[in-house]
Amino acid sequence: MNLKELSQILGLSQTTVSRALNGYPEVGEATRKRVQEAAVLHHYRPSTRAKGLATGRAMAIGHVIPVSTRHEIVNPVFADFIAGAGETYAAKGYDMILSVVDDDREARTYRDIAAKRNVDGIIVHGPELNDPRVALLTELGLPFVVHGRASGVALPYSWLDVNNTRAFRRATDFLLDLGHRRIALVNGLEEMDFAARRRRGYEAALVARGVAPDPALMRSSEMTENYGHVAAAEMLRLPDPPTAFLTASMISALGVRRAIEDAGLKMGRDVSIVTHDDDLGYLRNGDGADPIFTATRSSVREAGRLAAAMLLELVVDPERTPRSRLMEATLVVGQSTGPAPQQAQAALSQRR
Amino acid sequence: MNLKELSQILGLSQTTVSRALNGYPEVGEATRKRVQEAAVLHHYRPSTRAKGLATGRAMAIGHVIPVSTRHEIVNPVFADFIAGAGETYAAKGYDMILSVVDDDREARTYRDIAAKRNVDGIIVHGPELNDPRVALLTELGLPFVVHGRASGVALPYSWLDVNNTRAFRRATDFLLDLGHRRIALVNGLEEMDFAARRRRGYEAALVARGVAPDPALMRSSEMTENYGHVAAAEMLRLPDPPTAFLTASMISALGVRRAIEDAGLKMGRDVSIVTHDDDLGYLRNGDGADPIFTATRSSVREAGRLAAAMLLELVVDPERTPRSRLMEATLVVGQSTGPAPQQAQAALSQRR
DNA sequence: CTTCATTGCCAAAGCGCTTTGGATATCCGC
DNA sequence: GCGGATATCCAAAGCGCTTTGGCAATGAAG
Repeated sequence: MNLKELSQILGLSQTTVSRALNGYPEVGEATRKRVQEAAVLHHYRPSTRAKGLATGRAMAIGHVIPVSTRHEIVNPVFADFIAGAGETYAAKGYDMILSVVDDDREARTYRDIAAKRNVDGIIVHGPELNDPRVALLTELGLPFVVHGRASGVALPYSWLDVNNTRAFRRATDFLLDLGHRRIALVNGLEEMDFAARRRRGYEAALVARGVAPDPALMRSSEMTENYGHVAAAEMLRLPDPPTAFLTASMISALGVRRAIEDAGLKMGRDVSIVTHDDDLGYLRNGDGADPIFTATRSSVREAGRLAAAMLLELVVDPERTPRSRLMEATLVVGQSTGPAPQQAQAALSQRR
Repeated sequence: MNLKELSQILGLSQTTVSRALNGYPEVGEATRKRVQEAAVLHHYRPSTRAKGLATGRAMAIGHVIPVSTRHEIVNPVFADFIAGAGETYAAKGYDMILSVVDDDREARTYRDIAAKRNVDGIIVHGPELNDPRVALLTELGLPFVVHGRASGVALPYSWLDVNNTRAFRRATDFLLDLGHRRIALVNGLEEMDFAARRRRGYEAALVARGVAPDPALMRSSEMTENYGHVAAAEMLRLPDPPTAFLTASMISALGVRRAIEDAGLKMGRDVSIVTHDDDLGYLRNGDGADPIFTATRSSVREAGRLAAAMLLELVVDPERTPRSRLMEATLVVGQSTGPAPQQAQAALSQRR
């Protein structure tokens, strides 16, 4: 069923039918109603391709997911982010086009996407420090929003990010307040902008309290369960082991917890953990009041919704100046943190 | 840069340029080369929309991800499956269009997709028992491949699935061989076809050995960490607790392990776990030789690659009869299983 | 009873590509 | 030197939609 057929059935011109369906004022209300009913009856939906050709709008947004052996495995946060973005797109009638791309061919992919003109805008995932994609996309003139930021990039661009620095600074402060001084950072890959920022927040908090950051207590890698386990196990074997861990994701936190228990210690009593929690659907940090992990929490699904909405605004009005949005993470206290053991003992001995 | 401009630059007709680029024989080799070079030089890529309109092919595949409050949260396996499928699409020049859809509007969504004609085929995710989508898509005449199967559907259709029944039967047999008799099943949602099959495999193995399945040892829910924890914790408090757990995913296995340790027991010695392992990128079951969990393993990423390839064959040749592919899971032995405690004791006493 | 907006509708052009159905030029054997 | 392949290239139609520019008919105003 296409426009031509539908208009023949109705005994109207294609013009009128098209206008009736698209809400233009120059068709009579009676006719409009008749047209709309016929459209529903015959399951008429305009062809995206033809509509796109005629209007110059693709009504689709592209997401380019970098994937390589080097890093950025298929990150579980993508699933939630995309689910959030998908909600926004669905509400506004946009499609979402996903490209999983080997990241050494990423530049070419963006060029191709721009030339093929099958998306109206792009969400950039996983920005790195000095990420070249910002300049590339600006040059290509394709509207885009970065999920995260690209430190070191001078050009103005639109982004939506969590305040990672502040979140990790607060988390570190929280541990310091509990008396911890040996605080380990089990970070994500520090080429990634978000991980670099988290480290900065962590270090700033330590320095502000006069605690020297110890390179032996900092790791950076892909955020897997196994990585958390290995990293924590190694650090716990140090002569002066950490009494607290700051981890970059729930998954690596699970690994850290396992290492703590393997060492015969108890999480929350002997060793504390604060993790970042993206509030993923399938990996909830406990249900409700008493979370398993003390965490800096920020919903990545909500981030997806908002980033998509920002991008659609940009698509509708390309003259608009770049927009940005900084989401704050909330620090929720769970069962994984407690006073530093030394301090607990000191408190005990004071009472005696 | 479009065809018209490019052909003007070259002093050729659009026809010739189009044919040269698409490999038709009726253009001279010299001209073809000249055209190809100019295309590269000017970054020419044909507009997907226009090409699609002219050819009637969208060069895109749709993935409809059901998402609702009821069930099927944004499942982490989607990310890996889609990454695999994306590889195939990229290699063949197809785009991937994702629709996240509230599942009470799913039928409507499929109808819309068919009417909008912006995909050449669809991958169906998360089939349930008697899934109505098979009939709907068959009626719509849209090529599709189901990831999984839909028990109870009589129509022929194309699918790719893991042999879940066999995998869980083997896993159960393995535990029975180790002397376990109280074997719990921490299953996924049993409306889902894969979960129903797993249960059947589990029950069949028990019955074949004369062990009566005990409803108190079977749970079914969304496969989260928390669910695994709660379910296992409850069962371990039973008067006659299980000595082994069969879980449906790595994530719920992590929860089960936590419950075991919370109870002061040791995994692999006091209580065994066998889990299904989708071989997800960010949740590896140990690196290399000695996996954490004994598991039935099958790569969902590979499934994505294969399902996509099957669908593309179907798209190219719609007359082709439905194809299917059953992948076998391998049973890998890790640190999470050991002989049933009673039997271990019996063995010890025999030695004395 | 004209005149002139206004309302309601339509024919046709155009979006960027593929493809049909020639047209022209070249080359072959006889 | 001629008919007929053969090799190259082209003009124009068509894919399904939107949108420009008109055209009748209607009703209000003069």
